[in-house]
Amino acid sequence: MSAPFSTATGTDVRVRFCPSPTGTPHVGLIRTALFNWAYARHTGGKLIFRIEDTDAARDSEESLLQLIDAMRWLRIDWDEGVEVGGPQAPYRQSQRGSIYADLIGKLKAAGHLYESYATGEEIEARNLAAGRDPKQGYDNFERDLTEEQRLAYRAEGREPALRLRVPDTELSFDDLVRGEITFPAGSFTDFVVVRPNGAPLYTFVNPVDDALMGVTHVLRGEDLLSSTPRQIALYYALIEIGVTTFIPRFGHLPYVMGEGNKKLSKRDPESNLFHHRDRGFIPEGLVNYLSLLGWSLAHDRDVFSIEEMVAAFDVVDVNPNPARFDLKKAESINGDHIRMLSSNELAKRLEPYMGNLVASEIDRDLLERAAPLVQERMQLLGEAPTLLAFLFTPDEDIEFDADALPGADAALILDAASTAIDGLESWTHDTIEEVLRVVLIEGLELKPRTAFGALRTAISGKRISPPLFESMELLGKDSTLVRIARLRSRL
RNA sequence: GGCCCCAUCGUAUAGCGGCCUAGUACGCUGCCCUCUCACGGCGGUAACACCGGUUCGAAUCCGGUUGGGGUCACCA
Repeated sequence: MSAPFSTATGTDVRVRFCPSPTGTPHVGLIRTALFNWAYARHTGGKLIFRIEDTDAARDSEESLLQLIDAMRWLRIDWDEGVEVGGPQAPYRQSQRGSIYADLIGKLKAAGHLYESYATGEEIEARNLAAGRDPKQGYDNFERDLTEEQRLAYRAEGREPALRLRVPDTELSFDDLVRGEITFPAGSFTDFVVVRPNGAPLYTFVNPVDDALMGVTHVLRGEDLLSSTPRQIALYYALIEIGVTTFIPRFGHLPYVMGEGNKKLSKRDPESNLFHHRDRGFIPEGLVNYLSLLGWSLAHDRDVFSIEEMVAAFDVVDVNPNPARFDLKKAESINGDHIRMLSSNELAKRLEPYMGNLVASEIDRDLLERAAPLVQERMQLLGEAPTLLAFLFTPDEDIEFDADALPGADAALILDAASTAIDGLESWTHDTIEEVLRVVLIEGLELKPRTAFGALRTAISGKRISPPLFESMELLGKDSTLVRIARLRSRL
């Protein structure tokens, strides 16, 4: 059977992202959104954002909001769909009932759909009785039920589900990422598309909406690969009743794996997109990393902008094998992107992560001046509070970490430094460094590491801190002296 | 079990018959820079699952084996 697959290219491309709002956004799901978006933007086509909320028991409004939040955060925009509308509105399947009812009627009248009364147990029993594997599934035995048989079932109080009559031939399609795939005749059977209560299932509404919305390229997770022949079968039926004229091209994206050899599970915190945002991933970094899961820009570059990705992206370049989510690499790339931010921009992004450390206009100003000090010391914005807290803490509240406490000989260092600093006219990191080097390194012949280590503890309370002299400059002379005196009194 | 997909350093990938004694990045690691930590620079570590075949020549093409994954729902 030859299939009229879409030949759309360039601005005729129409892709879609159609999640079910169940639970918090998963990185694999978002990677799918990203690839669809990148393909649309690369080709100049359109991205449709549709919500598949046909499972009232599992769907939630909160999840929908989170999905939208995730898209906006990552700057994945869409041309038609929820919130923005479009010619095929509404874009939530829970609001498209009458559209489906109409099509169900037409498909049934044309003989593509038929009534099925069998329960799961009965189907399994049939397989067993016929000596087949009980897991083999439905064997299409109700295709030609007589009127009497139907009446008999109804007399038992049973209501029928509706199944699609699939072709008895093999079905092939040319997958955009995997190439030619053929399913032999008999490897897919008539499947339920409408529940006995009349509610259509995903297996029905997904291809139907794709057809109605003119989707030309279906880029989705590998888990849907096996259901593709059934969807193509539905397309044949839709084409025959005049709903559409073509079948979309399919591209099945590889899984995003977690540790070991299993899919990144929803239970795993690393699967949660917002977990990464909370820890301080920036959109540029996360998008960059996510795009590397199954795709690459060039053989020698893996840090790039979203614009560069869009310019280069094509689904046919996507790698078919599963990719492991490597947090270390993700963080490294995020760090690179943090370094590419302007310091003002960094300060702005840092603020939400500073908690109540930054509360006033003065604090904000200080944060802006401190941002360059930590820019190359972070992979995640969430690391900032630990690094910078001492700048926003009153002198008397600085606590000295045990592992940062200098030896008793530090008294000499602190006293000398205090005197030297006290006499300083000009307060910049250069003048501070100059005088301290003269007094401590040349004068007392101390090792820089020793001399400055004690001062580091005095002003930050820690063994590790942003650059010392810059920190002192930000703190101011008074505060610096107070902190040195405080540590001195502890020795 | 039937059907389908997948197979290059620990990880992500480059490679689409000769440029491969297999490149890059993360990780790990040595050195340098250095007031700590970073950043940066220079090195090191480590892979074509296996067996056949095609070919003058295979990581690349074909077949098989093995291993992994998915799917066979009135979930999506």
